Amino acid sequence: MALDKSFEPHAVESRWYARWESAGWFAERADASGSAYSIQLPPPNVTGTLHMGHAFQQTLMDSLIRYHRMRGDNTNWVAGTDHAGIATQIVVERQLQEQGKTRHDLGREAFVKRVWEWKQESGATITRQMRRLGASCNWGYADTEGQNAGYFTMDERMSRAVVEVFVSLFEQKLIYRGKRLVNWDPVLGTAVSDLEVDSEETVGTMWQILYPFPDGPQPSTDKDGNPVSLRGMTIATTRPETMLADGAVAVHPDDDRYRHLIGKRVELPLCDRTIPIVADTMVERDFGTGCVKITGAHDFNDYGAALRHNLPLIVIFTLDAKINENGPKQFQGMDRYVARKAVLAQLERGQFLVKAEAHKMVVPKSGRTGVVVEPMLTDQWFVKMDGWAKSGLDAVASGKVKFFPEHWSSTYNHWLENIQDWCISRQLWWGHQIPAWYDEQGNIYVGRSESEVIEKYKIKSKLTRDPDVLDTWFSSQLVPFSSLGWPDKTKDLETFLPSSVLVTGFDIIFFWVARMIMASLHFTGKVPFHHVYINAIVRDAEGQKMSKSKGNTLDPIDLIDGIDVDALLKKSTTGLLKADHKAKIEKYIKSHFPDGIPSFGADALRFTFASLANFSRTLNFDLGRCEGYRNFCNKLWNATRFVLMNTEGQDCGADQSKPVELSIWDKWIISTLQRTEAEVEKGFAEYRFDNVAAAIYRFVWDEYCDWYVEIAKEQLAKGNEAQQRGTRRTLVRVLETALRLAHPVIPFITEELWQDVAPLAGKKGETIMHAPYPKSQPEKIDEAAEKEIAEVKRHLLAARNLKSEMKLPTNRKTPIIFSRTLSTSMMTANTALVSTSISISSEDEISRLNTPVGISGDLRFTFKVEMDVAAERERLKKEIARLEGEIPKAHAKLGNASFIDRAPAKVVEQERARLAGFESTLAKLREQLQKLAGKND
RNA sequence: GGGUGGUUAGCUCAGCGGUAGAGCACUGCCUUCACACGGCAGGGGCCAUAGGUUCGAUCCCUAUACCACCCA
Repeated sequence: MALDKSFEPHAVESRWYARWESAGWFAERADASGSAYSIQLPPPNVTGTLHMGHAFQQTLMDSLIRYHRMRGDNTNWVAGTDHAGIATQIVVERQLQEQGKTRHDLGREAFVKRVWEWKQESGATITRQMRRLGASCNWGYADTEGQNAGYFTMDERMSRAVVEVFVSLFEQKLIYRGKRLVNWDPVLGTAVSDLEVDSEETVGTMWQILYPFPDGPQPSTDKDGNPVSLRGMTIATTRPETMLADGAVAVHPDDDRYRHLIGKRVELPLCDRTIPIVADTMVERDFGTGCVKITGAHDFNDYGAALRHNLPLIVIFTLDAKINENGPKQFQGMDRYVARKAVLAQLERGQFLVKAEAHKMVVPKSGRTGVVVEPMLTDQWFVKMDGWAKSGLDAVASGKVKFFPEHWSSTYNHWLENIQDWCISRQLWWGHQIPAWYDEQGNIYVGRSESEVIEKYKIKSKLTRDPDVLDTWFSSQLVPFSSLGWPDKTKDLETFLPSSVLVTGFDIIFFWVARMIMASLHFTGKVPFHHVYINAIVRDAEGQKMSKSKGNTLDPIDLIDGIDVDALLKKSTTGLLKADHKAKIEKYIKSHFPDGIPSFGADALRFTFASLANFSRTLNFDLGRCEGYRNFCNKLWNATRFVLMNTEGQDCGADQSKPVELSIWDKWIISTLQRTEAEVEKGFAEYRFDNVAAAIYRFVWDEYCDWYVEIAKEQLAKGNEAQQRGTRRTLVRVLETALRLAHPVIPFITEELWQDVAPLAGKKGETIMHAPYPKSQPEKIDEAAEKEIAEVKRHLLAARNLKSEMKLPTNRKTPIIFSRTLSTSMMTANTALVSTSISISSEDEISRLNTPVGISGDLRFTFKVEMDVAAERERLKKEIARLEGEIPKAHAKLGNASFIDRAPAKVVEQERARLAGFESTLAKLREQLQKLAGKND
């Protein structure tokens, strides 16, 4: 088959993916031969579309899976999607909003039904996009929904595990229900966990408010100990509206200004009551006035203090953050920020407001809605974390779970060492409803179903199910074992748990990684995975975070398919939350992508990701790199084209009885291939995908294409039959191996090319996917050949360099004269790359010629052309100057007695050889310059 | 405030005790029969700063500065 002149990815990609998938080649092996190698895909949200972070981590996972599959392992890349409670509920609520409805108009049952419909329709988008990337997920595995998208965290099978876990944790008293202060999102109307709250630094106001003494001014001292008279206690707060719920004011027990006042009461302005002054060491004496209010029900720090001092917890907010009936009548029904203004105005009027100053502070915002989170005293379900945390810490400390890069384990440890109980209930409709029921007296019953509860507890009265659902992460944490069939004791649990490696972002180490480790240990006694590879965060080329409002996001599909600038503009500016971003985005796109994005193809995108996957925390995605690797794919394509042109239908040495002669160059490329294979293996073992990519790139381009293919042309043209056979065999076999070597990273192009190349190399097989992965064979490493070729390359580089310096066309071959006879390998290379004809002459004769002389080691050479004397003088002077700089450095080093004594003999010897080389070359160069001295230009 | 990572060529990053590297960008020459998504050659760096260890430091140690992120 004749290949196109350049690589056009599209046809190749769609054809091969469909073939791989329909052939069932992604599946695990039923016969379970080979050791198990499995990866759990971090299940993307059903609401999601593929972004650069996904594409990056999925490229790495797919490379690992393909690598291990080719090595003969029983691979299972378990995939699925996550029901993503809040995110999904928001998506469907927005759709309702467009129709002017809310979820309450539908009612819970109809709403949930609607979400399911949406999921069936749109939920597989991301899995379709993953296919474009070439991800060889085991789609049919655990595919209960029949969409070839793996499991769904709310499908029947996964839900069963969730209920089982909840019930058993409850029975083990590791889940409890209680009234606690939690982070409350007043817009969503639900509790959220600590992890879902982001702290944002803003400049707010610190107000000082006077709480007067009921019995008149009291004596005190100021900071410097001077006597003063106090009208009351002046507290400092950033949230004046919460004073309506104050239970006390607090001072530090050792604060001389206030110590004598502890135990007295003060009047709470605007409210018809007094509150006590208490002593608590949590108060910072130097901060503000050294006196704070205690609002137990609306502040996390105060909550602890209120419990310590037995203060009443007064709730003054409704669940949508309005003042409730516990607040003074005049403020009731006001939103918290409206109330703040009203309270301040009232305080001002009553002359209670002492001071207001700008104050840098941190505001907690809901990660989902961005609204300021309100600490709210509500009934919630919690998981006890202390015991789990210990087991999680042990798993990493003992090395059962290893982080790559290793330093992430400190982040993990730090969180687990300071963990709080996990609030798992959410006041939403979309999610796993908590399997708990209440009787009419409010007693709680937990069970697998209502009927189980009725039977077990012999309930007579009417039961009501807890309306809350579970935090999405509660089900996600079970994925490593629930996806394998738990709670049944399945064979897959034995085979694929623990999985081999988890590839994920650092942002979910707490949300997910840690919890999976703890939950797996608890329920299966096994860690969920052996390795955790924390991938870098993908940024734009300038290191900026990718965000839709900046317009610097890239869609992986656009990189694969290409997109023109108009379509890109349109796409980036539709559906914006803020219209004023539009101009900024347009500007960014017009300056960064004036011509849109060219189509690079999936392989080039994947190779780019791999080559950028070092151990640093961020990955700056550079289109230039992507273009470079597209070029690499084209190079590989054309090298194959060349090989096919020269081998198809010809004797490639398949017939063992015919003689085959391998040259030093043949042996060298085979040897170099072994080294590359070893490098690639090391790279995969260390998760250094950048090294894997670099090794492949260098081998294919720098060694095979730049040297071997050029030499092969010469060998094919001039060699005898056995030599030609040897060359063809080497060309084909090395290429075939290189294709297999590169397949895990660039699957499409390698499959396409392998189909043509493999038969010539005597390989059979339907797909490269199942061809064995190349393994370095040390016996094929030929150090003598490597050494010889390294020297030949040095000589040739010198010759080419001289040619270029002489301004001879570097591409045109020029007759050359060498000072001594040459090795065959040198002759071949020189004819292939530099010269039309080669003659051998003595050094003296060369020197007598009126031409620039090149020196490489002990070899001198010159081109048979007219010389430009002035240019040659310049060239020699420049080279002499370089050596004159190097020589004193080497002398100094060798003149240092300690260096000679202490440095390893090898290093000293090397340094001596270097110096000797410099000196002899310098002498020759000077001699040349000398000869030119008398000559006119 | 606590922690983690970073600072190497114009850009993005490797390297890591013993002659500073890659890709992209740049300069010159070249449409040659695999590839102009190409070939050949070249220019470009006091490896953040200051100390220390060492025969020798970009690399190890200690400070400092700056950048980024995480936690409170």
